[in-house]
Amino acid sequence: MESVFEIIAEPNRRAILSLLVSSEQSVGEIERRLRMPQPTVSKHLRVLREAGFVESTVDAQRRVYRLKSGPLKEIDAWLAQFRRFWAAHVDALERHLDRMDREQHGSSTPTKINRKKMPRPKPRR
Amino acid sequence: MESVFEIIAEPNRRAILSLLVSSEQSVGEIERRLRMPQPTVSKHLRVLREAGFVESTVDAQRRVYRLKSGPLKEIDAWLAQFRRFWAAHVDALERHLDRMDREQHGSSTPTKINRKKMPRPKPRR
DNA sequence: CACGTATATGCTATATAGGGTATATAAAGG
DNA sequence: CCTTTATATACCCTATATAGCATATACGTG
Repeated sequence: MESVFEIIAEPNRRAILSLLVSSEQSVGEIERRLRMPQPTVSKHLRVLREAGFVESTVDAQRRVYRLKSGPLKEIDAWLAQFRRFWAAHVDALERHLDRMDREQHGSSTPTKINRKKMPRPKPRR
Repeated sequence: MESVFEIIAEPNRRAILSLLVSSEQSVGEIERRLRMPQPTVSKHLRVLREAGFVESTVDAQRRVYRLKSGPLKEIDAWLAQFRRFWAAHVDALERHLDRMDREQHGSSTPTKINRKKMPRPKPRR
């Protein structure tokens, strides 16, 4: 469970992150707002903390958690390569290819394409 | 395994996506470039296809896979809320709080903070 | 110091994703 | 047709993340 992507794969954790984006919250507040059992909250917070998504400060018996930007920026950085992609393909080509037979068989079913005879698959070394 | 986040949690799948960002590839090409067993490639491609990350067209015996932007944009959209966050906190406050005792105990260990006596925890409802 | 509140942690059970291997399907070509 | 190439799938196995519950720890207060 090392990568940032595995961390945010969990719905409850994403919920916690989204909650913290507005302002810092104590465990109890998270517990009540998200209606999840306290041990669950604590465990997910632990994962988030160790991954650097959040940090906490102690205030009497309460632990107040707040967001940290590092790991989220990391995800953002990974996405960058794809932004370049969908910027290029301003969807012009995509639409062209899909449109003609969308719903016909969708894209979960491989799309049969008509092609000029292939140059016979070369034996691979 | 419904959410887009769970899909990209898998390292091999992220590798495939990153490979496809340059150009479309057949299963065999992916197999060789990423050095992973063919059934593994096919299985991950299936997951990616059903989640809408990629689409495929048939070309003789080959299946050519290419990237689709939808789900990636969805992730990007989720990240938006946090971009607003880390834009606000231009890290000014953050650095201030961390700096003083970074490495001291890191942020995986809750940071003890000095506080003026709290107004006594109100009984909850 | 006994008690209530707040949070963390230990333990067990369970589901499920992913790897490996073998095999099915399908298309081309001789 | 029989073989080769290309990809998909079925099956089994294992590892591990998460939920649920109980309990420990810690702090503050009367």
